[in-house]
Amino acid sequence: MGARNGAGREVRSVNKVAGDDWIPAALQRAGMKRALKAGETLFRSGMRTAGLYQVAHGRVRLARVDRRGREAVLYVASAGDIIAEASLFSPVYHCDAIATTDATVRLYPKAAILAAFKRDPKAMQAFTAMLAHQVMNLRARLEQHSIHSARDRVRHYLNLNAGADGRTVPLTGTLKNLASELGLTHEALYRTLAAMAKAGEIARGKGFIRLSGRPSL
Amino acid sequence: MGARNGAGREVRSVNKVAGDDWIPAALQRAGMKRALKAGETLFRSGMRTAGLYQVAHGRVRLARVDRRGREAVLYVASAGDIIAEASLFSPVYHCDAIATTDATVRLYPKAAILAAFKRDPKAMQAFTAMLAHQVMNLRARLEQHSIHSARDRVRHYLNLNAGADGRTVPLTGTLKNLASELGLTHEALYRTLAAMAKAGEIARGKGFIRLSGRPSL
DNA sequence: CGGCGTTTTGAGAGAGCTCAACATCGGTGG
DNA sequence: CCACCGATGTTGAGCTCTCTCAAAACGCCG
Repeated sequence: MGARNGAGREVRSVNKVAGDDWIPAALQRAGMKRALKAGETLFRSGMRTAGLYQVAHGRVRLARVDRRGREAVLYVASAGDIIAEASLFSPVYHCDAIATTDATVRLYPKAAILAAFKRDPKAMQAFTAMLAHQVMNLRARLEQHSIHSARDRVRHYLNLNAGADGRTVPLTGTLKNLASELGLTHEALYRTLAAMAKAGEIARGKGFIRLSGRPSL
Repeated sequence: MGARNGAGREVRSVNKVAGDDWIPAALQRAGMKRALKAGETLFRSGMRTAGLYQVAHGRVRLARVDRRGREAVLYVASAGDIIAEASLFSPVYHCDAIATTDATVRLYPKAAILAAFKRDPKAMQAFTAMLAHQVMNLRARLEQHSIHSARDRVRHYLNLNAGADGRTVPLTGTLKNLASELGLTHEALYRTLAAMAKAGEIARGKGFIRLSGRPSL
């Protein structure tokens, strides 16, 4: 989990959908950076919504705390992730956001965003489209997690993420990263990949995996 | 997986976010029903997008087919679910939609929706807000699936879905349904609930579960 | 009452998790 | 240049936990 990367370099989650394309240029400049120490609170449930955040580096977890004081994690956001999208349409936050590691986030103020959307409907459309893609992507990942066999789960991932040639899958992060995205331990993933490679089902390369089944059969 | 429902009666997924509130009244009327036989195709990857669909009853699966002809399921939609939201912003579909059971869907034509959004920005905002909530909800479920212990996963679910009193969790569907949403077999869920009840952690009632831990501790 | 699906309990086996040790790679500093 | 260090990558062995298969009780509806 707490996977800081080797040299502090941050790698985007493998399946990240949110490009920054949806952010109107005017907003880019309105984004205000804020640094968080590990354990520091970004916002709490019930606080007035300031806007939505984008994690620049580090990890921020969204959680809800029940009355027994136990914390239920809703989501762990890492570099590139947008959190509190729904805050645009709500007066208060509905969960807590706490930095899990030292982190920096960029705040896009609600008022600025909504104003930009009003000025430029295209911007809102881009935002909506981005959300729609995220929904798709998240659904796919959820479906993935319902597959119990590690091998089938990896197959599912590879098939969905094959590049244009239908055979080559780029690996954008570390395998450990991929493992946690797939909901597997890294050991299980290593073993599965090794087995698939030995069986000739895949070929592994630096930064990619190639499906070796005949593509047109 | 293929959890068909008992008597053909359809139960909405427990965690369904999509109310119909986002649908402008004018659109409600524009919705065109279509009946599908089990196995029938609603749309295929590459087809021009007609609009988005809402499943009225039955099940429709979204899948992508790789070049080896194998199908990778992206999502299984059931009553109430909206599919192909992203089609609003794309000229062609990017996956196949096939009825898994006999089903009926309602088509909301793209042009009508976009027109409604242009006429009434509030409508688009409602749609966007709905998507944002779905993203939140899906992320939470994804997090849930990353918990390996059945008991902890159930706890997570109960904590997140506790009602206003923080203790009572309504059960909207069957337990079997809940099991598949949690990514557990129904047997595992039954056993886990039984164990938790025996341990005094929860009390079970008809249509609800009550967390029996002292709420303020 | 009889059929059907859900709910429940049992027993067994397999798969992934856990713990552990080691290899590898890239960056750092003496 | 090489030793060191931290993190990733890899492999091994045992164990727990869930899944699978099976069977039975319960509840609902015609």
